[in-house]
Amino acid sequence: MTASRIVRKPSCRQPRQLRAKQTVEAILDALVRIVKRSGVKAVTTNRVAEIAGVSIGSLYQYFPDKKAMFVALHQRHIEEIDRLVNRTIVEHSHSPLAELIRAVIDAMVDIHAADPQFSSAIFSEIPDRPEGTHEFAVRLHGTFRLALASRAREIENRSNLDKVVFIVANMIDSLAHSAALRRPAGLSLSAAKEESVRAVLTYLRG
Amino acid sequence: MTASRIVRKPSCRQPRQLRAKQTVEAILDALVRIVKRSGVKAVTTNRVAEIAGVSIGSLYQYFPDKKAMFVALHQRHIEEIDRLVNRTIVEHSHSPLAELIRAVIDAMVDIHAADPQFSSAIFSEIPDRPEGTHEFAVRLHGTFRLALASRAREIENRSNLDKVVFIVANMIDSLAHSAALRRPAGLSLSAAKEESVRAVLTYLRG
Amino acid sequence: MTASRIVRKPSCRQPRQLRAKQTVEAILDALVRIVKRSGVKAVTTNRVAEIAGVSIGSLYQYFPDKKAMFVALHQRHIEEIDRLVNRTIVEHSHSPLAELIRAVIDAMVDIHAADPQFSSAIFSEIPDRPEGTHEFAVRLHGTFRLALASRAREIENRSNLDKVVFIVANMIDSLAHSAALRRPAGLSLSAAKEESVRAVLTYLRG
Amino acid sequence: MTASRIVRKPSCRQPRQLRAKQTVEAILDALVRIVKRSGVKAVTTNRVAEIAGVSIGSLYQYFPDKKAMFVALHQRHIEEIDRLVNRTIVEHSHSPLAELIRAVIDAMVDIHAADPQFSSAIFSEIPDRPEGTHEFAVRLHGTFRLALASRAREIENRSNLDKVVFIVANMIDSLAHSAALRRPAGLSLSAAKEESVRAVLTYLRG
DNA sequence: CATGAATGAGTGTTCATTCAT
DNA sequence: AATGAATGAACACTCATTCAT
Repeated sequence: MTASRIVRKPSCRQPRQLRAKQTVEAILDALVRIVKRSGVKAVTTNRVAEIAGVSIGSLYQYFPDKKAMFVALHQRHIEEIDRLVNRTIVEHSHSPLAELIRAVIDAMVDIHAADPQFSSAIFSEIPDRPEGTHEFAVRLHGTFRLALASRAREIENRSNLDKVVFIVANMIDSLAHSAALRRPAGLSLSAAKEESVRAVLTYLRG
Repeated sequence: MTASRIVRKPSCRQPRQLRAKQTVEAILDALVRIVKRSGVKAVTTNRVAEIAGVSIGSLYQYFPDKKAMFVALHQRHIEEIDRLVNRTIVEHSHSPLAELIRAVIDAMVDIHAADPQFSSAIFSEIPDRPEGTHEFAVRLHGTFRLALASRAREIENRSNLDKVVFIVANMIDSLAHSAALRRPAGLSLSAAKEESVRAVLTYLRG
Repeated sequence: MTASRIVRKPSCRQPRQLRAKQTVEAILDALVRIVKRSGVKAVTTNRVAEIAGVSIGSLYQYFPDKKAMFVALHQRHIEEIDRLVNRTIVEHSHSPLAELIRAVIDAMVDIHAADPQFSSAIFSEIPDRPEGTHEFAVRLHGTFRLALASRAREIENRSNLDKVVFIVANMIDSLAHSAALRRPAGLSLSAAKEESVRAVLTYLRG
Repeated sequence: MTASRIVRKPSCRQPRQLRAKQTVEAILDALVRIVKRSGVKAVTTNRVAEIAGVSIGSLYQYFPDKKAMFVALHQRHIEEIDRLVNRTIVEHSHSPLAELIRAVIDAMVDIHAADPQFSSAIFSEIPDRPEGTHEFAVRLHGTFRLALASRAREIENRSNLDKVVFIVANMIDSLAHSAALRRPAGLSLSAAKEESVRAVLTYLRG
């Protein structure tokens, strides 16, 4: 669970009770709101507490310091993406590979489009990667690995699934990101998505 | 030029003279040094000035505020990358496509490996993308466009070069970045690079 | 007793009072432990409660505020010292004066050596001396007065015992303190004690 | 000099210039004022700066943190006392020993009477004795040593001056302190001083 | 009576920026 | 132009105390 990884100091209690969990969520939501509305630089522990409707003291009961808030948010964010991708994969478990890829890219584009530079903003506050740094990569890799393994027949280079997963996970993440946020003028969103799908499929089919 | 885009206030003179340019470079070098050694959070205008061997007042003569320093550094960084990629392309203008791609990915990996998270760190300090936001994408796109145009014969989808450039630029940038920094345990650097090259070539050849 | 002055409601029964006394002692012990281990600055009402194994609410049941804790500790400390000195005096009621003085100074040195700056640390938290400020002086004065009165024959200035007690109490306290904690390099503990004894005796014998 | 020992951080400049020295003095004076008027607990870096008529930023230019302020004040205080005692000794270089002792005790009583618990208050803020901890003892010891050495003829135990200095310095300091602040009811100040002088002289004359 | 989550005023400290010299 | 002392708004974080349960 998100919350269970947050705590370090003994002075920061674990959110055992329902009420406590709600408080933690409220704090994270406030954090998201401020980041989206005014950017990371506008994040102040006091402001977060205020918008969360919590006293600053309570905030520090659950987060040992400012960074811990961002770490927790980062984890929550990753979990959301992973959940979404998983759902998409499950929903398309009987569709052709092409449609699966398209659906996943669609989902990823949606996420990035909803919060331009949100994820990178969060990430920028956690520079000295604590333990599960690659978290994101690792998680998604696992998820993609499962999806691709079940369709090995359709994949050229199936003998070396790890390499394939590395490439595909990266292509999907970065192409979706760029399609949503860094698309050059003159290239429509749907065209960008379509070509991304084509690129991934071409790669998979060798 | 780098410096020529920085200035806003009329009170901040253009670095017309050689000495001024050297000062600006010294400041930017100090900034790089601090970021690499201690992270973005350690960047202080006073510290930059000190390490640059300049008075804080002089620093403000050339940069209206802290952000301007990062914008300038960002531009210098982009220019360096672009220059490097261009050189690589020129050097391989007579090599087969595969070797060109390999050389470019090699170069990009080197850059990222030299300064883990350096570029993202810098970027995180310029959140509200001023004017030339896409700068990076745009620049590289142009460079890659030229390279690919000259080899249209070898490219499947040559009728729609813009799409191709979009995909290839993104693949190279993101795969190089991941190969250098986010590689999963068990995948060697050279293997990651090799598979990246294969992915790009497969895409180009349809 | 210490505890009996703190509590407001004297209208309770035996077992409760016993438990209350134990709680108060536990709190004071925790306070001592923190002061010795980490200094006065580390004393936090919450920390004291935690180490005492009591809820913060309970702590405030027995002590109206943080300062009250220190006042109580101060009193307990004085009582301990007084008890120790008294015991020493009783034990040496038949020894020569010189040995009595030596024994008292030994005892005082031991106390100070056991907890360097402990007493002054506690004292520093009670700046605006509440009621029994001179407590310490007064108590010890009384104790010393008794000891000296019973040996008036051996004292020069016996006609003015109050002055003598004032001087002797101060000499013993300060010399013991300095012998234990502020001894200059080159002066051994035993030498410092011996000379202190000599000083007091010389004074007493005129 | 006081100021020359203050600085540690490179970011805290030495007060080289006259203006800077005045600033440091102003800060220390403000600190004294607050301690005397409202106690150590009332000392706030911002308040000190305000009363000193300096910006908080300037305060931190000269003192790396709050404690450093107290260390500096402590040193200034010690130097003042030492200077006063020295002056007294010089002024009485031709008086009989008895008068010298009386004059020194008078001076010390005056100091303590002027600022009840001032010195202990300051000292309480510097618990983890940095290097020159014994400073006070050491300084006074030196001063007293000189005074006593020049009158060795009048001293019984002159063969072991170090022991004598240890005892005398402590007696004078503690007796003066107690005479001024902890005198029991019924003992006049002048009587306390007189008896203190007698005690010291008796000791010296063996 | 006991508990401990919640409070929030207040603290030490930083650092971008200005401006008199 | 160059300097660097001075500024002070703003921030992260603490902790004595309360009070609903």
